[in-house]
Amino acid sequence: MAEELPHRHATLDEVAALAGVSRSVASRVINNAPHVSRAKRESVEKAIRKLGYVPNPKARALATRQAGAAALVISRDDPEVLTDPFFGQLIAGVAGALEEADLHMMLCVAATPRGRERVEQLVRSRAVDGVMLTASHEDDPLARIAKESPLPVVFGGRPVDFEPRWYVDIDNVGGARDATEHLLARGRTRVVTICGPQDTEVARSRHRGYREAMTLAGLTPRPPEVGDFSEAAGAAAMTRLLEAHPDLDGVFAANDNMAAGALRALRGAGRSVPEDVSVVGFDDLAVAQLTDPALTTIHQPIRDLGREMARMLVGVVAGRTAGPLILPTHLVKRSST
Amino acid sequence: MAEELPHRHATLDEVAALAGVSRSVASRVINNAPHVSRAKRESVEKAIRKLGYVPNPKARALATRQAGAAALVISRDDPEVLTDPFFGQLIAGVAGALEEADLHMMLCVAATPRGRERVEQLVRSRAVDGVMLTASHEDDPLARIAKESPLPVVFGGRPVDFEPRWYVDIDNVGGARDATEHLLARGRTRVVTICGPQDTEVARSRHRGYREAMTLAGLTPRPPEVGDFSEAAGAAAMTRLLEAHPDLDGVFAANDNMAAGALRALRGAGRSVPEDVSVVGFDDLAVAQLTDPALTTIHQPIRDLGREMARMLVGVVAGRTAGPLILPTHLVKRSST
DNA sequence: GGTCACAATGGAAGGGCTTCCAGATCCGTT
DNA sequence: AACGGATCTGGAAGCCCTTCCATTGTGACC
Repeated sequence: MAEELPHRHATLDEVAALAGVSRSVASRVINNAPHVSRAKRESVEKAIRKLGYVPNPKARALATRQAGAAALVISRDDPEVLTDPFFGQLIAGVAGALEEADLHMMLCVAATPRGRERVEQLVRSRAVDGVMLTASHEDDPLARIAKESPLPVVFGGRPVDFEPRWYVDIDNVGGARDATEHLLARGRTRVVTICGPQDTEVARSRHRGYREAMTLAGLTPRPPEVGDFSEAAGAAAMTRLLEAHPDLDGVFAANDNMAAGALRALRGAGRSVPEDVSVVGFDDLAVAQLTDPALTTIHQPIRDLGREMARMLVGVVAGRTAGPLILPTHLVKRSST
Repeated sequence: MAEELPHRHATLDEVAALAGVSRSVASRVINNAPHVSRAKRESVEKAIRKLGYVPNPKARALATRQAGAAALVISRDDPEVLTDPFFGQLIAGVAGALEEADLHMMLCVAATPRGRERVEQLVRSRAVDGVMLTASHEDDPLARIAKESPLPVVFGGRPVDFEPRWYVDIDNVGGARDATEHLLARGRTRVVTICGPQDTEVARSRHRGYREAMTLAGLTPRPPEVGDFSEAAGAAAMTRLLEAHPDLDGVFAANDNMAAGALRALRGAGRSVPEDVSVVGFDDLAVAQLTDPALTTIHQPIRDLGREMARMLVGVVAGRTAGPLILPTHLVKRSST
């Protein structure tokens, strides 16, 4: 019974006709709905096979008002973001969870004005059942649209300027606290930090974690130096810190790139790591394994982040309630501490 | 005239009613079609604004038989593939080109049987206007389905077992030839190669490029050693090559990972690079800049690959004809030659 | 044997849009 | 003033499915 793929699609009507039933019955068979006798069910199934019938998802979407798809929106001006392996892992997580729910994934890169407009259109036209919004920055117009839309929107990472109804985030505060406490546990007491840009929630949270750990240990947090998350900025910040605190013996950098820069600057200043100074990063990017010495850092479960975002969205779409979800991080001990 | 986003969507009928025209006219205005008087056009536009009307893409798709979307299918058993920065760049290229054509991107990861089934469903149900198929391996069932489908399918990379109607590929032969000729140009004459698995077109082509360059220079290509594209395999292959050809002075490895392994094996054998032996890789992955010495390699324009795949698909969907496209590579000179 | 509850069935009404087509309008020509 | 032609216009027929509802059929139970 090897069927050709017919160029013209069979319709449900044709299936029903061939099976000698009404379209309603055929539809019920397709959707595995009750109220179909065993005999008719089989006869419809046979007709489906014979005609190579595949339901038309557009017609179905129109009738059910469900798109059968969710959008993953990457909202960032820089089209290069995707090069970051972060997104590969995030996408992998999202893909897996959407597959479980049998939803398709629409991937939207909102890097240009045109791209952002398209996303807005997508949301307003309800071409998808829900949206996962990530990499959103402060004053992101998409965040506003998403916030106002009746469509379920799950945020990846808590936005800096409001608390969305649904979001999944990494435990930045806890991770930073762990990192700092790790430094303290190794006997470091003059611990400083290199922060990220203060208009990002990530940077703020990680800074908060540092302060909490210091205060908890009865130490006074030292004023941070700020960088833009780049290696160069990390090196520059480290240099400034060495001037301000020549006695420092521990550094918590808000991400691995800056930590790598800090290592470079420390070496340049003649301090040896981890003998004189211990350094901890955050993110556990590939670079963390390639620095010399290899970087102790906070690993974040990016793939889980994607998975949980998708699961949360699926839940909300299905009418289940859900609250924010914060995923735990863990420290990866390498040679820089 | 700040409109609320109404929870219930306005329909074209309502727009038409408000504007005092028929639905046909309203539709023509939406689609920028001719045969609408200036007055009615404006009145419809006003109604659209007033109602905050956004066309329902599902209804439109049903009526036009166009999905307004293309699928990028990543067909690989390993769900980890996405972690490879390769895909980030590919996706970025595809996203940009689809945006130009105002098509949405459906991203399908066909890593599990379930995933593959979903892709098949997608293709057969014509839920998208076309497909870009990448990372497809030999005997990939999806490749077969794609081949038989009436839907336009653009392959990323030429499959090993047949020549698809539409595909975009990197010039693997030319790149490998350039790599080998670069070695020869630097005075190396006893040049060997480390191949990839011979069931991939990439590996075959790169091996062919090596042989062509050797033959063209009047030299006899030496029998290759084969690895699975991993660093460890590269090191092992290099060790075997050193035994078989103790006099070798140049190595072309079919990818950077294996080249990195080769460098390690060479150092282990006491040969210095590039003094005793020159090494060239292929891919220009991040690792190429991190090896010691930094690796001379063939850069491939992955983002362009994505862009051109999408453009080709858009063209085919629009009814334009197109043939295969081979993108040029270029050699990046570093310290290993 | 008569009721009742419930399963099975098919007709019909949508869901919201595009597009064909026939008829109405308008213009410039002769 | 009549006419050919192009330009508008709206009615209606799709596109293909889901789902409500009224109708019919079935078995259980008293």
